[in-house]
Amino acid sequence: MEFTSLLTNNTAAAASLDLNSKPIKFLDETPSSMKQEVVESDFIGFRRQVNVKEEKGALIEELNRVSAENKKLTEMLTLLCENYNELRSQLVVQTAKNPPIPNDVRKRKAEAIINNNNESAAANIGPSECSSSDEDSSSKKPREEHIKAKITRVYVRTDPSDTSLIVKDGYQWRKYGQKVTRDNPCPRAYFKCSFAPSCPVKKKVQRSVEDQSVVVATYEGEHNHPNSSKSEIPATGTNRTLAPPPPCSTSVGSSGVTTDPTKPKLSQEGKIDGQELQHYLVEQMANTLTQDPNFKAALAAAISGKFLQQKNRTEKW
DNA sequence: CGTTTTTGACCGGCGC
DNA sequence: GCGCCGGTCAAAAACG
Repeated sequence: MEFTSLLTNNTAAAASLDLNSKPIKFLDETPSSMKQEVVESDFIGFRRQVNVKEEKGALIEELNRVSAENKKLTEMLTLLCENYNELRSQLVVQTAKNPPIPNDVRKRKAEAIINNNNESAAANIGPSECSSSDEDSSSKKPREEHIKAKITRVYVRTDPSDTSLIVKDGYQWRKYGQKVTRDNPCPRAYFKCSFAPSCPVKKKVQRSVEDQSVVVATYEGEHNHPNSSKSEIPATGTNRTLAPPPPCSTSVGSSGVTTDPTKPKLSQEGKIDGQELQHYLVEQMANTLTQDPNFKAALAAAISGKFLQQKNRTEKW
């Protein structure tokens, strides 16, 4: 995530809140014209002049206050962005170091060993890769199949109201089971690749415990056939935006574009993800700010200050 | 009518 | 050995 672009946006937004620059300038310009007007007035007008001066002083004071507040808010926003960026980078580092937490506690021990062995491999996937890939040493079936099934996890953000555990990735899948696991109230769906009967790839899809809007798809094995269809490209209607990286994820989620679980994500996806992530973060930032009563109050004060200036201006003309 | 989905039953691994 | 739990099977239902 490029912090600079985000910061640029935010500072631009903060700058747009700087409602005082113009009014100050405006006020600085007004005294000469006002003085002329006052000089031409009679004795009764002199009292009005005193009142206007007092009002002007109060407004300038208010403007200074709002300006200082605005500056403070800008600094806070910058600090917030910096903190966010720092935390995010730390998260990426941590998730790269620590393997994902498997669902099954018992398998955790076994997988921990595997993941430790594949730590470097998983770290090499790249920042835009939303999956953690490792090789299952087939501890469950030590018999004939010593196929080192590649396990890939893909995180997809979907509409929380969308209860169907469908992750469109360009392949045809046949659902062969569904189970409610102990550590997650959301059911886990089991899929097999139905494009080729001999294709050993299986897929497990389950909603994330932490974020119900995030669907976790776990792929096992490698397709022994090309991508089945292009019609499987996800519908644009579903909200397949970027998932904020779940704790167990090494990176952000899939954009929902055709996803080959056996291959690393295309680099162009990373570009798309970056933009979407930026959008997402900006939205999050905006939500956070709009939900902050202090920010609202400051914004209201700034806007009212602006209106006061405007009103003052129109009255003088 | 063929394909896909649903869902309860069953199996096997693992911990106690 | 028993019970728990994840994964799979397969018959029935749903769908196009």
